[in-house]
Amino acid sequence: MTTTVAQQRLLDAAVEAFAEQGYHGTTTRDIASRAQRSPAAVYIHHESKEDLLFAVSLRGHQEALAVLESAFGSTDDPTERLQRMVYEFSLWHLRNAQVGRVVQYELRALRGDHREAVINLRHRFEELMVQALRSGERSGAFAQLDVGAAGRALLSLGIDLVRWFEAAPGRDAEAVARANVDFAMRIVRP
Amino acid sequence: MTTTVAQQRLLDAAVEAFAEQGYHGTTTRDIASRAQRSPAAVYIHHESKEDLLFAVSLRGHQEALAVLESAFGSTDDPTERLQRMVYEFSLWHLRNAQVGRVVQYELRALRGDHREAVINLRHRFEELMVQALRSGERSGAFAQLDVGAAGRALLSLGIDLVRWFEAAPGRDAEAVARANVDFAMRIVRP
DNA sequence: GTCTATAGCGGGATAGAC
DNA sequence: GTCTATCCCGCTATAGAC
Repeated sequence: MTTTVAQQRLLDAAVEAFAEQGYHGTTTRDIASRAQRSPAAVYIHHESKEDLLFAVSLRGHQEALAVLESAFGSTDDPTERLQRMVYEFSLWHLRNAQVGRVVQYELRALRGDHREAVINLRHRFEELMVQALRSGERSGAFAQLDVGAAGRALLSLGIDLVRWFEAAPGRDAEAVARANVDFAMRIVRP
Repeated sequence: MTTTVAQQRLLDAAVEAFAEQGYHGTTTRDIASRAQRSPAAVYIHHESKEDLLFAVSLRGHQEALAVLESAFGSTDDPTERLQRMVYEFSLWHLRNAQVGRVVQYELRALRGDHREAVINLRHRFEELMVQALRSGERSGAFAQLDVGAAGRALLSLGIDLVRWFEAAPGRDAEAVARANVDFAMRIVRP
């Protein structure tokens, strides 16, 4: 199950096009042309345009989730853990703003099973944040919080980066991620 | 310049359709049908589909901006002021999640002058937040912050509500807005 | 100001050669 | 696996009657 060059080019082209123009604003001809392939080439590896979006969206969700899971599991110290989670989650959205925009903005375009599969993955992001916040509460490192609301707020700080970061040239991604860590710590401190 | 019933119905229908399906995913036939009009009726009050999006987007931006300006001007006390700004800005996005989603997600679909006009309005949101944060810094009510980054973070807390709130039935809008005020105060406190 | 009817074209997807 | 050529549907927008 290796990914061929042609497959990868099509996926990359789709990410670029969907991020710039949205799913419905993108033609399969445009994707093919960005990948330097014929219009028919899109259908060699994907059943339909929607199927291609699913491939992009699923990979994006899995990648972002892997980053968050890895940060979650990297230490037992609640403060260190939450800092790493916010930092890595934010940085992923900064460094992968195009995929991130497709992941966040094009959910509606997914049909039936595809949408369900992705929504199921999305629950996991909140769960991880809530767990991280609870462990800090218990240890006394964090204040008593509405962990659901606080978890969503911390995710929002990361997710909403895809809205503006790409259009703000010259801004340093690491610095933005560190700022989010700072804000997160301020939110949870007792 | 009164808005006729037919005009309002078309605008409402457009908001609903664009929010659910996105601009490019919506047909003018769908908008007409939701407004219980013929497909041609869309073109009586608007030159094109894009022109209709512009009408929706411009009104939405103006409304949200009016809410933020009003909160900004409602008091001189920095803490009270920032609380009102975050509360009202969050509440507007919660109570107008459909318009809010069009405003936030469909910017790309606006062409030329239309996009520029809206982007100009958007700068004002950040400016207001930065001003509010600066005055709190000066008075000693707030910590020394990167006011640009903090302003964007506070806006993110409000804006990202349109992504998930509508799909979370039974959740109380005022409570969510109050939670955002709480997080904002935690971020800025010395 | 609203309708019915339709022009005209762009886009998703496929056929069939190589 | 990739191409060229094309089907055919559905969409934006308009014409013209009322």
